[in-house]
Amino acid sequence: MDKEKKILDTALKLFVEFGFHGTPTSRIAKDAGVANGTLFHYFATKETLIKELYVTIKNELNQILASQTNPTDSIKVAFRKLYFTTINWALVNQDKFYYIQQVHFSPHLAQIPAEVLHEQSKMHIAFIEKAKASGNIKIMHNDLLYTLVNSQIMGIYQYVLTQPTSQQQEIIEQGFEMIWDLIKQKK
Amino acid sequence: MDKEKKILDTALKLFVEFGFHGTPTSRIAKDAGVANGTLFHYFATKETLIKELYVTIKNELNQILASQTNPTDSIKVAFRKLYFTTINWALVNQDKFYYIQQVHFSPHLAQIPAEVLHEQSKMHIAFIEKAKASGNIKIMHNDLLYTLVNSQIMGIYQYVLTQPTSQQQEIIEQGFEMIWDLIKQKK
DNA sequence: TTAAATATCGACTGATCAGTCAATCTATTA
DNA sequence: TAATAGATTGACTGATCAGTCGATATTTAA
Repeated sequence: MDKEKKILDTALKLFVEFGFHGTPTSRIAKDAGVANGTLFHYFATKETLIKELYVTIKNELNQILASQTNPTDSIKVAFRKLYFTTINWALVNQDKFYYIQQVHFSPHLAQIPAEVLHEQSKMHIAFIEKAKASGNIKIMHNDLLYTLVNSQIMGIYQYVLTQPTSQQQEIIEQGFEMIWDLIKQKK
Repeated sequence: MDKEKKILDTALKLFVEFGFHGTPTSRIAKDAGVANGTLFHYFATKETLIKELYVTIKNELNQILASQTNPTDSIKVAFRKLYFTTINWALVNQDKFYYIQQVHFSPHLAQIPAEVLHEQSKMHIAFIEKAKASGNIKIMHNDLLYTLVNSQIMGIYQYVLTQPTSQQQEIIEQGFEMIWDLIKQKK
C-alpha cells in the first residue's frame, strides 16, 4: 500500500481517537509502519498533514456526490440523491465525517485558504442556484439554504447513529421529507 | 477579580483562538496574571481545566434558559423563548458558544462523565416531554426532536453571524417560524 | 550501465511544555 | 496573639515531541 496513503489513513484514525494534540507524529509513523523521517518526506509539517487530510476527505465525498448527479433528474430527485448519498457515506465513513467536523471546530480551518474551501462548496452552491431557478424551492438567501440543509443533515445523521441499523434507512427517509418540507416552495 | 475565574476566562479566549494544542498552560497563567503554579492549584491538570471550562459555560447557559421559563406560557411561546434566548446568548457570547462545539468535536467530550452531560440536557428533555403531551408537537422520538432543533439552531446561528446586525433579529424571527413549522403538529 | 533523482530510514536535537515543589505570603480561627 | 490552613509564587525538571540530517536503498531516465 502506498505509504503516503497509509500515513493519511493512520493519521485519520489517531486524530479522531486522540485528537490533534494527543497524537504525536512519531505514533502516526509507527502505526503506519514507516520511519519517522518518511512522514516528513511526504508532509513537511504536522499542520500540513492535518490540512491535506481534510482536503483529501472533502474531495473524496465531493467526487462521490458529483458522480451521482444526473442533469435529467427533477430537483427533488437530485436533492434526494445528494441527501441520501451524503448521509450514507457518513454512516460508512464515520471517522472521515467526524474528522471534517473536528477540523471545522479547530483553528486549523483558518489555515486552509479560502479558495480551497470555496472550491469545495462550489458544486453545492451551483445546485442551489439551479434549484431556486426551477421555482421548487423557497426564496431565501443561498447561504441560509446551504447552512440549514447542512445542519439538518448533521442532526439526522447524529440521531441515526444512535439507532439500530434495521431502522436507519426509514429514519433517513423521514428526515428527507422533513427537510424537503422545510425548503420546498409551497403552492 | 477571582483568580480562578480569571484563569477560566483567559483559557476560553486562548483555546478558541489557538486550540487546545496551541495553548500552553504557561501562556494561560501569564495572560491571566497569575503564577504558573497557581493555575495548577485550581486545576490539577490541563485536561481538568478544559473540562471544567466546558461545564461552567454549559451551566451558565442553562441557568439563563431556566430563568426564562414560565409555567403559564403556551408551548409555542415557551419554545420561542428558549430559541431566542439561546441564539441571542450565542451572539453575545460567541467564544463560549464556539467553545462548546470545539469540545463537542474533540476527544475531551468522552472524558466528561455521562451523568454530567445528562444533567445538562435534563431541562430540555423535560420541556420536550411537556410539549409532546400538549399535542402541539409532531410525534417523534425525543432524541430526534432534540437533535433536530439543536442543529437547526446551530444552522440559523451560523448564518446570522455572517449578516449585518441590523438584519439579525428579523432573520432569527424567520428562523423560528421555520423550526416551528418543522416540529409542530399539523391540524 | 550509469547517473541522477527520489524514497526510506532512524538516531538525534533543541525547544517546549505539563506539572512539581519548597518557600513565602495571607487569611482564618482559637 | 499564635497556630493552622489555604493561596501564591516562579524556578525547576523530566518527558515528550516536531522536525533534521546524513546515510542507504530504490527507482527512473539517459
